[in-house]
Amino acid sequence: MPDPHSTDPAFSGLTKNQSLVLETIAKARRPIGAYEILRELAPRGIRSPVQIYRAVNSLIQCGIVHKVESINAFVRCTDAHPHHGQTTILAICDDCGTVVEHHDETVDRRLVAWAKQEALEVNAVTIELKVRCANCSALAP
Amino acid sequence: MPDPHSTDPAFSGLTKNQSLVLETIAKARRPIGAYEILRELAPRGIRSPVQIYRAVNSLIQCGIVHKVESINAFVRCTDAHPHHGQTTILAICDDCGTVVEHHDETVDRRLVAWAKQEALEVNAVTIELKVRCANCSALAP
DNA sequence: GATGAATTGTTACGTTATTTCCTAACGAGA
DNA sequence: TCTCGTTAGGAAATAACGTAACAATTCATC
Ligand SMILES: [Zn+2]
Ligand SMILES: [Zn+2]
Ligand SMILES: [Zn+2]
Ligand SMILES: [Zn+2]
Repeated sequence: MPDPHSTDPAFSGLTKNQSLVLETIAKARRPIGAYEILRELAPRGIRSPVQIYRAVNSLIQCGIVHKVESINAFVRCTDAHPHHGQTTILAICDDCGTVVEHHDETVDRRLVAWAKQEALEVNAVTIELKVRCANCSALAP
Repeated sequence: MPDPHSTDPAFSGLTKNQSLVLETIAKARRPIGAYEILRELAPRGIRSPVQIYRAVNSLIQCGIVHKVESINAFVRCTDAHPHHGQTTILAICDDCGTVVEHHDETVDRRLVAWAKQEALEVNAVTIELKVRCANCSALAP
């Protein structure tokens, strides 16, 4: 597994399919679904969903890509530096799809504290905001 | 649209399909998928996915039901009282599916504050924890 | 070259969600 | 009464999401 934040933007450790998928996700500049990635990469020889999901899951594990659960799509991580176990907060514009990434230690602490109090062992945390971005608000008020 | 917390547990304002779907979700006592609801209700005359999704969406709007985005399933709201614009925090056990519901004003405030700072108009907030519940941890340590 | 691990490819399937088009029922108001 | 808008419901098709199972390939290493 390659280090996502080592050799930006090459990620030379990635396999062929992982590179193709990452490239497609990055180029989209908004969340993109698995089958849209598939369509995009069909001309380059990718034929089946499994290939997409395998690559995407690797990229997510690396932290290079995030899954947007509320819309079942994937987005390139826009963070300059790696997340050290912090929860990624994603705000997705309902209108244009723009994603803004954020972290908040206080939020993390409070969620972890509550989980501990309830004796819950946390495996993953998802925080997502469906929003209208400033741009879209300005365009159509 | 009926008031979800008025006449527990009848929700007499619900339509027939909404009642059927709510009943099925409630009976499941863990998140249940749309098609499982459909299978459950087929004998009672429900034939198509749309009918489930329409009902479920109404119930979500009422606040009677929550969608668990991270597993694409629906769960009965277990809160005694209505949420007043508070974000529902859901913890879902990966092993047994048990859901615990929670609210945290501090978390809400911080998210809203950040959104405001970024000029984002918030439409919805999703906070979900994938966990191992105390029960499951005890059973298989 | 032989061995084994990782990656890739293919088929097939199951699940989740939306779209489209249509009908029925009901109340408001001309 | 007769349109008109609104809401709910129904059916069919299709798109989109996701995984299981197994075969083929590549590649490092012995
Ligand atoms: Zn990130
Ligand atoms: Zn926008
Ligand atoms: Zn609730
Ligand atoms: Zn459990």
